[in-house]
Amino acid sequence: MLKTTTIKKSEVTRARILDMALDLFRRQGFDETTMRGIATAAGVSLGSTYYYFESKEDLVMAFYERAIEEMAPRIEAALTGANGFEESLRDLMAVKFEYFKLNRGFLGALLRHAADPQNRLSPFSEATRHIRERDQMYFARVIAASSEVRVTDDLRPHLPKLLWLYQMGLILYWVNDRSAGQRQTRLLREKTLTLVVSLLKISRFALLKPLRSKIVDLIVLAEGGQDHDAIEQA
Amino acid sequence: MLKTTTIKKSEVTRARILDMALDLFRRQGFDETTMRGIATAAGVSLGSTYYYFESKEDLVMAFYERAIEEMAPRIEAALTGANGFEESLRDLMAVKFEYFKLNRGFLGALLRHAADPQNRLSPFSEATRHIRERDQMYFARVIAASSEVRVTDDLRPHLPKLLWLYQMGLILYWVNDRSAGQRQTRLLREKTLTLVVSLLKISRFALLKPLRSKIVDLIVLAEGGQDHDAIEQA
DNA sequence: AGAATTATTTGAACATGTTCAAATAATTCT
DNA sequence: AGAATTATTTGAACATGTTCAAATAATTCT
Repeated sequence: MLKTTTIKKSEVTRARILDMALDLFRRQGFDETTMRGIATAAGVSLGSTYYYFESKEDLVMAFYERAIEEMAPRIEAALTGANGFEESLRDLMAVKFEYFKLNRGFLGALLRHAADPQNRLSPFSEATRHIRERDQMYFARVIAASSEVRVTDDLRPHLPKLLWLYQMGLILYWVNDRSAGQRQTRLLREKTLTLVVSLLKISRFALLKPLRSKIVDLIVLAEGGQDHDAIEQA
Repeated sequence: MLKTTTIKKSEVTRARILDMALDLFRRQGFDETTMRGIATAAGVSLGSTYYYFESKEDLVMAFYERAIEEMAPRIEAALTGANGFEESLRDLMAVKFEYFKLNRGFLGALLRHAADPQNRLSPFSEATRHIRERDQMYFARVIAASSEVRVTDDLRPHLPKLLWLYQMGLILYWVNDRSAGQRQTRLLREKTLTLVVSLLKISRFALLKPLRSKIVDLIVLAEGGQDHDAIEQA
């Protein structure tokens, strides 16, 4: 019992630090929030903050982790509730936009590192691989469940990654979208979704076989580089 | 004469600081190079470094400026020497890869901010707008000079931006490409170039009109957001 | 229970980008 | 030329992320 109490206590402290950190990040932005400010808000010393979180970035990773946990049931509900490929895809992505709505500014502060796979916070980093792969599985499920949109065998294995990439593009556009209420992104989401579905539908046409093959080759080539890196690094 | 001497002296100092900075950036990386190290290498005080350059980032901006100046004549030569659309495009991009070859690691340190248009160093920032636009003009010239690849009126005005974006994608892939000698990027460059040219050629087909229209709409929408931002900011 | 070990907390110290007031050097004005 | 102004240089000081040794608290071992 003593043990559990202690573990609980430190977990409470950890959670308090994280909560305060996220609150400050949201309210005053990532850069404007100092580790000292977080420590003070959480009622601990600066050193304690570093005892629980390796770095400021680490607090963000914890936010990511929390986000995927909290979104999981909502995504399940969305996938269950939606009818057809397009709607499933739309609803799946809508969960993310909805969830991150309150953290949009803060999310933007993180995604500025998106183009740097070396940065832990990048959605393309090794550190976020498990999140990325978990997320791509949702897309795989949407594809697997669909009877209308059936793509050819050569393209199918790449589709989850491609759709995830498409989603990342939208999110990246969104966090940087300064139009009122992000209506620009709203429009883009709707229009690109239609286009993506159309493209997938026509991707089966025999006439497009040569083009499709070239594209698949490119995907393999581009991904190959990434995978190769990962293997080299490991 | 006194005036010119003085101006020269300060310009020499400025150049020395920049040279030392770039040298250190290349040799030990951007993050590993300190402003104090730069000052010492240049034989001035820390304060002087800040007298000439607003910030560490500013040194990078100066590198960009120098790069476009030095690449300009090489690009002219490439555009003059190349035959046809594909070759012009290939050679135009080759100048950049060739020029940045020695600075690849360092360039990577800058392009990690690529996804953040708020960051001055991002190729999408306000601060780099003039560089971006100047670069896009080269693409416009390639397009204008081509008689083989003629795209429809609706697409044409967007082509310089699109091709520039394509180039940025390749460069971004390149700086993060850890394959030996970046052969991965080498392959991607060749294969995507062929594909791009093919796509542009078939983009004229009447059958593809509806699809093309949708895509152009999307481009306008996505760009519209950017332009709107720029106007709001100004 | 008391010793040994492990977990947690603390604040000082460090590294580094940046700012700033003061000093010095150069230039311009009269 | 000498005063006034402007340009350049300097190093101390600051802010902030991070490290670290020492202190304290909790837990485990015997």
